[in-house]
Amino acid sequence: MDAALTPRAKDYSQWYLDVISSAQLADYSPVKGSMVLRPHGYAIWDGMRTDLDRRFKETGHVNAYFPLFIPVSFLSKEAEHVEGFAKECAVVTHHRLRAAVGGGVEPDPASKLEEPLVVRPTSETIIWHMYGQWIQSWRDLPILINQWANVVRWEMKTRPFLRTAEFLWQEGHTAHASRDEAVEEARRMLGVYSDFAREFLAIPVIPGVKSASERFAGAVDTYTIEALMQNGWALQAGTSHFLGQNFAKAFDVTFQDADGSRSHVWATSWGVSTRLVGAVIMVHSDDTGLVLPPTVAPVQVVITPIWKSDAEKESTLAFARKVKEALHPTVRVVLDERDGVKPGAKYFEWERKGVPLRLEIGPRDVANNAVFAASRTGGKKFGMAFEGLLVAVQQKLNDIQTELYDRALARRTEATHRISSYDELKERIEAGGLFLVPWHDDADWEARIKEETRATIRCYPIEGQDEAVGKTCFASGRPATHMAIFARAY
RNA sequence: CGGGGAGUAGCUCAGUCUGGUAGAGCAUCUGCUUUGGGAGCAGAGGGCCGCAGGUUCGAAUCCUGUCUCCCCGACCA
Repeated sequence: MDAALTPRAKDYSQWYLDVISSAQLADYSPVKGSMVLRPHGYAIWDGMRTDLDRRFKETGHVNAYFPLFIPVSFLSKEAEHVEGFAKECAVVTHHRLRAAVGGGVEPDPASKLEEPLVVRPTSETIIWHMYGQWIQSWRDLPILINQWANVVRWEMKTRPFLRTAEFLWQEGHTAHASRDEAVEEARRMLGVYSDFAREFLAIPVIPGVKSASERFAGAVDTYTIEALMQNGWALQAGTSHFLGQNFAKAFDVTFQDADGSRSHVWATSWGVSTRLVGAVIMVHSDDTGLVLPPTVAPVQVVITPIWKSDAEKESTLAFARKVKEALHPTVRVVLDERDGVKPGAKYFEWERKGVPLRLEIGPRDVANNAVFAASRTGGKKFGMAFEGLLVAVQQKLNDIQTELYDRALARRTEATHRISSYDELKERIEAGGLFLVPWHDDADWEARIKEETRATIRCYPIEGQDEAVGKTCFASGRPATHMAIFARAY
């Protein structure tokens, strides 16, 4: 992949696809909507998973694994849930192939399943079936389980990382003795996601509550973190649901309390997916290619040696290896020793792959006992002494991390508009951005606005709801019940 | 699932209208020369023209079906 990328300003969607292919993050598979995660793309997800898993453990959760196949009858037990997922379920109907008449193979009619199996679009049903067997007493609660898994939702329109038929995610499923405890859990995990987005992904997010029409099928309340992409569209980066007693009732999961009374169990579920990789791409990258925050980057520092003669090659490589040793393993560092690839070509290649910091080492640097550095975030190249290099590199990586977050936050601040009339939304929505408005909660108005502007309520932000008091709805003119953020979204 | 565009070498595409031996550039491999921002020369390898039918003496080219990708909508994380 040598050609320059499509610039963001020319075609944002194409730019996004160009970044992915030129950084070798993912590739298309023969099956529509299915995506191959290539090593560099998978490594990014792997890093996220490691960090998230630590945060889940720190908040008292344990991992488990529930099966891929779910009896189709389970999906129908919770009415809203089946309504939400029925249209996008892959269904397994046979368990065997046979040779077909015209060659090839076909499902063997004799192997038709009594009851078809659904490939999980999410695991609430199978998990609550099992919880029903595990929970009898208040002493069995809470259950705080997370699982790392793949799920399948048969999407019509797909986009790498952002929406694919199969994707990787984690889903936490917790069971509690009281409503308050479950709500607190759902809110706590929303906080974990917010912290993770800010600290690890360098993405500022807005924690909020979904409106009824954007809520997860089967939830009482859906919490979300919303992020802003560079084209002015919003992206739901994670969700946490307070499920009330809906699944406990559907699967008849009750417990006996300390006072001898019997009641249904309270539930939450929460998840983030490989969609986060798409969020990182869209928030940080530029027209040169992928840009990764150092925390996320599988390779944080690349060393590119430069030489002319064989003698120079020897001394340069020797010093470059010494530099690598000084950084490894504290810093994830790669030394690009390839011969026959000119330094400039290496620069472009590693820039496309999003490596935050590059150290160039040529004869001059060997003589100076120093390296010449370039940050992926731009700016002039600068020298770094070999003495104290590890600390200086770590500091520089921290600076890059901060710089990326600050840039993203500045872009969001710039693109957040407080407006007070519907006309203004209609005028300005095409340019993108987040529109913060006083709002009277009303599904019909919401549908109308979506129809007319393609903007949806991303959330009712948790912070600043009191601003709505005394204001009138920007659309209907009735007394405002919420502050709402409208935006176009992926 | 509707409207539009596209599938020919690893990649970007020409060739299709008007049927007649499969092409270019880049990439790859080998060798030599190179190396502080995308190297040069010489040679070599590589394609069931997305897939399946049909028309024809003959199909990348015409017809039918189908799959996949991209864009714009409807639906969803």
